[in-house]
Amino acid sequence: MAQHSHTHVIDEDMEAEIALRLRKADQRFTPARRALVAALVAAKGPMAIADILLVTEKMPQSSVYRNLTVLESVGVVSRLMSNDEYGRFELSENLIGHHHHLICQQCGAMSDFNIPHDMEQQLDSTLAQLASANGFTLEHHRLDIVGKCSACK
Amino acid sequence: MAQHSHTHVIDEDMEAEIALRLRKADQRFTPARRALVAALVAAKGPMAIADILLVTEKMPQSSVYRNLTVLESVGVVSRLMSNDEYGRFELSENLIGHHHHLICQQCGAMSDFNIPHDMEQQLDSTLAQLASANGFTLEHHRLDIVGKCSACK
DNA sequence: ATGAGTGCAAAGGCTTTGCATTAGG
DNA sequence: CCTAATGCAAAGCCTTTGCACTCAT
Repeated sequence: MAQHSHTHVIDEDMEAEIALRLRKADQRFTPARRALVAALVAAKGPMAIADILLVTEKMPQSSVYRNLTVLESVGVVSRLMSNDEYGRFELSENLIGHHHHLICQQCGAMSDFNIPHDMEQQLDSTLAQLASANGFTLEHHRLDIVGKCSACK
Repeated sequence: MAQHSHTHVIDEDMEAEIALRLRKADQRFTPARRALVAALVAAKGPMAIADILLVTEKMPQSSVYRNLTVLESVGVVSRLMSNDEYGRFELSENLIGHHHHLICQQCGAMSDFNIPHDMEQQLDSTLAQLASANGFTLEHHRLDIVGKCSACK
């Protein structure tokens, strides 16, 4: 499992793993997809489409959307929602590690953070019990801090 | 603070409190708004617009949207996002109490649950520290269980 | 009477899709 | 060659807005 920090580490292992997952689905690791992965690797949190378009200037919106959908379908990226209605994308947790998000309720931006291991484990076991008590099959949990980022306050 | 259970308790205090908040904003507690509040009170979790329209059959979509916006602006309801891109509405936590959500990743439905008080407090203090350590002003937190509801599995 | 509330329809804005063209294996 | 991938434009879909009408104070 990759270690998580403020920006993500792009290493050959990850590169190879991504290529493998695409290949398994008969998909290619094209320049456009590399650019998208690179953008997400460089980010310190999930990116909105608008953010991505700023970084991948030449790429048409439809290509961004379609390639992110492909990358999501092969488990390379995850699509998640912030407080606003725009979808955001990040590298899958199985590539960059489990983490949580700071959500700015003003601008909707998300950035990553971690909680202590012991609290994470305590949370996991408690939530597992609560899920089954509610007839729910737990897949994972989501813990966000909602507030104002330094830029917005 | 109201006690939270599977469905919410509609009592006169809450009724009066809602009326008060509307009045303060020069807004009226109209039949349409009462119907919306009633729908949310009866629900066991946040409702999507589609859900609300099923319950408030005669109400035009625009009235649903507009009245929910008003109710949100006076702090009676909260708008939040599930895993899908459709906004969901629930009564504000200051009316029904702090709680968390089970999110079905298949149908997007949300239902409420609670965690033990001591864990909640532990979480609160840890997140407060982490927020400030990240230059963030913590407003509140969000903890969801993501998985499959009994209907979808 | 005066401003809030309502209803219908049209407009917005993000996202998806169709289709013809290009390119990689 | 053959299928995936791309690009542009058009269509979709939830949500918001404009505007005239109604209603409560």
